[in-house]
Amino acid sequence: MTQNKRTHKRVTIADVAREAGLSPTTVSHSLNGIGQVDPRTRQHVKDVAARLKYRPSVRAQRLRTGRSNAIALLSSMPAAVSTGESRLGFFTELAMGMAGKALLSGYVLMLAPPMDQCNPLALMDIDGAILLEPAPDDPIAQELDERAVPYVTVGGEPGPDNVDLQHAAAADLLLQHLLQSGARRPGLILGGSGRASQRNFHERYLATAEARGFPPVVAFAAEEIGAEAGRQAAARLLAEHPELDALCIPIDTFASGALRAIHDAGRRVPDDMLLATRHDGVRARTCQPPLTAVDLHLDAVSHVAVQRLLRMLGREGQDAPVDVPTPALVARRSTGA
Amino acid sequence: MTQNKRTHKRVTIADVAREAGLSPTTVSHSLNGIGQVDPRTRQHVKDVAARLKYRPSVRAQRLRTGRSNAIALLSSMPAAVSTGESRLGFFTELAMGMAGKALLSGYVLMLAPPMDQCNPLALMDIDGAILLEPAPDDPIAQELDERAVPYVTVGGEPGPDNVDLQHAAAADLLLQHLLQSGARRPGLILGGSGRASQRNFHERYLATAEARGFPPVVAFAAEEIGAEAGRQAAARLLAEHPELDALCIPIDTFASGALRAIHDAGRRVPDDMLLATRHDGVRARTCQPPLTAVDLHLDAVSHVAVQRLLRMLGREGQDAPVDVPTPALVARRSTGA
DNA sequence: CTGAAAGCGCTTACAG
DNA sequence: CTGAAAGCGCTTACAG
Repeated sequence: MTQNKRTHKRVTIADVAREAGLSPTTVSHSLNGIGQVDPRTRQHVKDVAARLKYRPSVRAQRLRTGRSNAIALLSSMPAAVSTGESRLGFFTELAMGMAGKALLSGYVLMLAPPMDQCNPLALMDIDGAILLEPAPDDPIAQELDERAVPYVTVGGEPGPDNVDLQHAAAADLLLQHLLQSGARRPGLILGGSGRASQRNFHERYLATAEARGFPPVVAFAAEEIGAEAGRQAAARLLAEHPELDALCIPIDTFASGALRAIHDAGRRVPDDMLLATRHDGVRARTCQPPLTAVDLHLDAVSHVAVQRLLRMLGREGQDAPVDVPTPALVARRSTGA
Repeated sequence: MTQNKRTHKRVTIADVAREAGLSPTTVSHSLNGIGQVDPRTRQHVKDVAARLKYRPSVRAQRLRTGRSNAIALLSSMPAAVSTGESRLGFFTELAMGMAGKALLSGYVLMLAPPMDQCNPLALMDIDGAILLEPAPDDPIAQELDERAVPYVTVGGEPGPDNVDLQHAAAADLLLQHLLQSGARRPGLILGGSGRASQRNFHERYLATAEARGFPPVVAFAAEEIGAEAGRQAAARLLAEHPELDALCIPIDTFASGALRAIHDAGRRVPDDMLLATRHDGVRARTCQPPLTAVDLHLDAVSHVAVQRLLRMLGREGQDAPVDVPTPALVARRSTGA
């Protein structure tokens, strides 16, 4: 009776119906716990289905119901930047968090690493999407609109369908902390991608410089290169501006490279130079000395993003709406803590 | 003429056929570049489809063709271990690599973070799967078998459908390197999950101890806890075995914790104690001093895993089969490099 | 409480 | 070169 795998024909709802002496309708109702079915009939159907090892076809369910119970995580960053060392931790931490949250609501997560060549959207059967740090006039956002795929953004332009990453608040937190820790001439090193995060840090930095009366010193580094780009940018800054006594470097990979440049220049953290980064991830914790950073509550961010998207899809969450807490400073040795 | 989004009815192949004055068959053939269609007809169909913004329904295609062009990355680790700090980098590095490779062949990747509660397989419409480090008699492997889902394993039991992670070779590489770097009494700290990786390191360590005539000293730490577990295990080992002059710690998170324990014990790396870990990831590179590690060629591993799975699915790769290179030692300051 | 029938939107033999 | 029809495997009004 054992079917050869090559000959293996799928067990369908019709097979179960035939075997149970009932109609597909009743089988469907029984298995899905809907409609009015005699309890004994229902149990009988379940027994037969189990005996035949019946597994409903997700494909057919999706076509018929019009829902796929799948969502995608998309990023519009150029592939080199997004999968580059400097952002991998950020992206994947959100991805894992979202995959977990989604699953708890019966949704699976598709991963669409940014590929410059092919278009993942044409291959994906999804009900909605989460778009990470979209640019203004983002091409992926446009295509989602064209396809009428509902989506929320994370770290995008403010709005009801955006989950704020609170970059400005994080920037203020770090800059104030540096100044309170004794910095008089803090410098800034940014990535070149021009996303909201970088823009916000830039703005807040300039505003703080003006308010506190120190001359702004800003350098840019290429995000796709990683630590070495950060090292070079920091080396340049140290050479040209020996008066700097602190560096705010939102991208942790750059901060780790800068640490080396500072060391190479014969200066020490935190004695001669304070250093702070944004994302409190593996890097910030592992660096020597460990880096002062900001807890952005990425787990809460993924939770909120998924929850808001599901709400948009009509899956009114029975669970209470979650809020993303205000970013919290994590003071470490790199700023004298 | 603009459709309200709430009223928005999907444009189907029938709509295109009607508008073009042709049959669905011809539209399908034209758009998919198959069959015998008059070139002008074909172009006309394409024009009409573009004008109507027709997007084929992936759902319907999947049901009809029996293929979903989707694969899943599964892990059977308990959730706490697999998403725990100590393995996150490993899992996500493979995931991103696979997602990219798959996309190049027209496949999308579903992420199934290990959830103890729900069963992602029932929700996923996939043609095949990649199972990460399965245990013997792995429940997920069993369910894949039951559902007749083709799959390859990564770092599982040796066999044609397994992509070897070459743990034994990596272990030998590290142990030989430690001994050559002057270690006389190397100790070992392992995770408690009992996976092939840990078993292999244990075996090779014991064999090396016997061959070289040093007494084996092994400690275990809980993988779901992370760096702190590594620190405690190392602290214990240092206290009980002050004669140890090197530590081999395959899990990088533990190694980073051990670094702190060594420091707290008033000893220095590499002067008083050599230290080496396995995965050459962010941690190994960021630690101070940077850790000697092994390049496992995870990018090649993901490539091979995807390629082998697609071959299994009958997608004979036109691209040449890739091989996973032998693990390569990356000597760093933690062993005196 | 149960069932016959339609239909989700495609692709694929098959006929012309 | 083109088209009518079947069918992938479900769910859902609707009728009884």
